[in-house]
Amino acid sequence: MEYDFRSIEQKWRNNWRENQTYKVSEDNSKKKFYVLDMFPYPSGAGLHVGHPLGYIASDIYARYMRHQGWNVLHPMGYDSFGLPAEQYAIQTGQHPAITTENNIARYREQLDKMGFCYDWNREVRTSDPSYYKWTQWIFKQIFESWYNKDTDKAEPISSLISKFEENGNYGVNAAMEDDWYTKIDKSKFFFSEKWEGDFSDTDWRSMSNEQKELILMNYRLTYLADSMVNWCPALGTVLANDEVKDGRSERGGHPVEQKLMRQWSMRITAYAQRLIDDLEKIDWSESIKEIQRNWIGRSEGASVKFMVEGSAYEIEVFTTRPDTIFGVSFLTLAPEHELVSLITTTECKSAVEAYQNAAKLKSERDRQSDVKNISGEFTGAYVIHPFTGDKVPVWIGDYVLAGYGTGAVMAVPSGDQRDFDFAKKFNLPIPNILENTDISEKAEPSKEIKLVNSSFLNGMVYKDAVKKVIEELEKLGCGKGKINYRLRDAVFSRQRYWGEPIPVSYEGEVPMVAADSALPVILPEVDKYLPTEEGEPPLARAQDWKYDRNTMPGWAGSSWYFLRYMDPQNNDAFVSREKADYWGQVDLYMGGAEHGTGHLLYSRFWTKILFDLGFIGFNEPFKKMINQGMILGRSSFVYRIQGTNKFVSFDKKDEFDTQALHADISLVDNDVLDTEAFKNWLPEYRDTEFILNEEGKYICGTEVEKMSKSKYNVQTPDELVEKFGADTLRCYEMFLGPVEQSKPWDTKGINGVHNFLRKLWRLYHNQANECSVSDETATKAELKVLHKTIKKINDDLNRFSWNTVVSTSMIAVNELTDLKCNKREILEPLTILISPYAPHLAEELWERLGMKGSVTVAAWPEFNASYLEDDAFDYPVSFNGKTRFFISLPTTMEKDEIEKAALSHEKAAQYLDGKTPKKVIVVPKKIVNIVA
RNA sequence: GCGGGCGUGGCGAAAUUGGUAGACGCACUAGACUUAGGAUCUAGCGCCGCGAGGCGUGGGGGUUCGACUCCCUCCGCCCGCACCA
Repeated sequence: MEYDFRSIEQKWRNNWRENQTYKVSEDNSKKKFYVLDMFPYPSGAGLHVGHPLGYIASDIYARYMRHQGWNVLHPMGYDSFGLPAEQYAIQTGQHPAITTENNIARYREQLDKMGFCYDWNREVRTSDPSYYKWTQWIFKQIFESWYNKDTDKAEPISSLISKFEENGNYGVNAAMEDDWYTKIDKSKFFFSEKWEGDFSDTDWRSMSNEQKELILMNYRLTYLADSMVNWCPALGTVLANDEVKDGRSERGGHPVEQKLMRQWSMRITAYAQRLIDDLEKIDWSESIKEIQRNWIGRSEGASVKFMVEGSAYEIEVFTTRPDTIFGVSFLTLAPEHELVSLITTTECKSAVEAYQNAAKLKSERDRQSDVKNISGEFTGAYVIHPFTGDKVPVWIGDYVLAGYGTGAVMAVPSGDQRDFDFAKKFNLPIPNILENTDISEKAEPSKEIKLVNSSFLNGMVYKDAVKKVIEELEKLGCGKGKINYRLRDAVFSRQRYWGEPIPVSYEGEVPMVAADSALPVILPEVDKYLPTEEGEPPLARAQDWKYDRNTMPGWAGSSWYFLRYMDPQNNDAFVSREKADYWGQVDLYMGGAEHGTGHLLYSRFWTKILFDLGFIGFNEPFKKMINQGMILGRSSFVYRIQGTNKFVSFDKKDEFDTQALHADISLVDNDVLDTEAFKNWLPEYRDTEFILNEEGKYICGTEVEKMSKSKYNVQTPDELVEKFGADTLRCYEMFLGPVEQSKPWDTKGINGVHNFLRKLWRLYHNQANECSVSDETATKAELKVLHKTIKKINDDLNRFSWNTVVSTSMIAVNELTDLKCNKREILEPLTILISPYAPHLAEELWERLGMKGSVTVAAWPEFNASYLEDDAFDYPVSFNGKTRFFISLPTTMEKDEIEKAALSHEKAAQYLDGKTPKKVIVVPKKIVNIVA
């Protein structure tokens, strides 16, 4: 009888469930630690071996911290609203709630098999009404807030209304929609008795309710507005910027087009600066911080207004190089820019409209791939240069993006390559404003060159010129310093069924948010999950539906779920302030880096709002994050000889003209194909013939690819758990390499890890499989193994290096086997040390040793350095009485051996003084330190 | 183009503060054992060389007594962003 993982794991799973071993509660006498995994979307395919990688690592860490005496919150749940369940519903008519329920059951089964120590009492599901009630409630709070730029935080809308009642909006410094499509310059729109300018409107108090609401809509942190959105016709919904990759939808890869639609948006732009600044406060990888910084895209510069000649219109541009303003030779507007139709002269009208239409027809993707093709059209209009008074022609061109800055640029061909190319193509002037610089071939963007032909900026370089020119622009009132962000407000409406209803009804144009008592607004039943014939979203099919017909995006529920785990059953609040204060930030967040611009940004955003409004006491959700790498599949290939049903082994395939086809990896063992199983796999292969190699085997070719059903390379954890046990799988996944790294899945090494666990088992059991632990006192050598292991495992876990933790355990077990050590004194602590990777096994052994109580509350063994005292690894080597270098040697070496080793460094020492040292003195480091 | 990361045996990798490079595991080789197991045990396993010895962490250079580690440069790979004004 050997290590019987099946019965051990079964037994402990039941034990944990019956005893609620992993249930946690708030306990003020203990320090808290919050370990969280990104919760999964329960897809129909179930878990593959890539999913658990991060779960295993965080589970190990959670156990470790629990052993160390921390009160550890380690929950799991499901991000259960989403597209696949809805698409499945459209195809089959099955309600997405049922699909989701089934998938969750499957996930749960798989997760349980792997022995995770989650507190399932705290499970959350975003699609559960008791959960999305609070998603809707948070939406309400955001709706009832505005962003005060003076206090630099969100405040309840009531504080804004008091300001309005007092002074109107004069002097109100709020974050507002910065969207040129609407073309309302809100900085000039005032309703106040104190305002004496031209645009004064009526007094706040005398306005109708509807008027008030429409004004407030411009201030709310979530607002309804006509915005240019990514419309995906194939999916029938709008998408947020982060859901679009290369002009196609991230899910499904369907084309996406730009469309003006009335939509809910979240004013994330108000938080742009804080989202950048607070990255400094969190322990995330540099790469993911950088992804967020790029996405927010802060750039410093100036906005400059150009008056259109002979009209009252003015064109505002954003530039990062206001210092080059004397090099402007034309302006370019995005073809969609609203002013285009208003300023274009009659002679140019038809050409400009043709260009606009052509641009409209181009998809975002075509436009991007057409980058090298310079195109544009003259509008016939001119603007006046604010300093020189020169006439500057206004062009349109699709190299100017509608969605960035103001959708208009001042073109400086001498300094910007795109402007240069445009000028060359259309024969526009290229004035040189750079001292001693040849710009006949290309633009020169350097900031170090002195300016010439630039009036009051002559002789200055960028750094000084920018300050000066902004000063002058402000004096003239036609420009100012400005920080521009690439980040856009986040579109919040989705024309879909399987999501949270937006708890808003309408009275005319005015949105009325539902009362708290009306929450949750339950997702209604519909006859079909498709849009109506009129193109209305699926919710329009619901009977007597009086709310908004859109639903919330997938990221709504996932932006705050980590808070709900703290207080999952609370019916009076999304989380009580007390519990939120106790558990606080997530101390360790484990998940994929692919959410860099989505979930991770939106959760930070919502956390900051909830912090500003005083619901929670921290403004960053995830203190430390580790991004596990993707586990790639290792596909197997068979080689069919063209036009036949003969398949040739990989090592002989070059003798034939072959076609590579995927073979299911379950038919392949160590790259050898089970030919009989292959014949029975798919009907088309029934009559296959094989050309085998010399050894009579059919060898498959391999390739590393993303795991996918169509490539037949998906490895489910279930099969491996069945074959080797959960502990082996867990250890093996950790042993594959650094958790952050992407790596191909390869089961070749799994035996080694399995054997390690068997070896551990044998330390406790004799050949008859009887527990055979002795109470003899451990020897010094044995204690040394133990304490070296404790130290190393502590160190490795504290630097989140799970793979070396497993290695260290293997070394320890090897050494104890060599010492034939089965002393209780050693094995008990060793068991706890190894338990993070082999929980079931450790606990089984623990019980067989007759220990009382639960392992999860047992203390992690203390490291005792005294056992390593004479095991000083670093010996300084002295020549001529001077310490020259250190060598690391094991203490088991005799003194003359050490000297011999040191002497081998003589050559190195020769470089020091040019001569061979006479004497080598070797002393332990510690003594040297004391002398010094 | 910009930004981030990486490059070590046949393979996955380790080396934590600049100090014995390749721990641990896989694969492989030879042997032992056996109630034949996906078992265990012993020995070997970076490259060249019979050997002494020499070489070796992508290439080249530098700092240092000493470099996988720090600096410069080139090459290669991965990831993110990209007509962002």
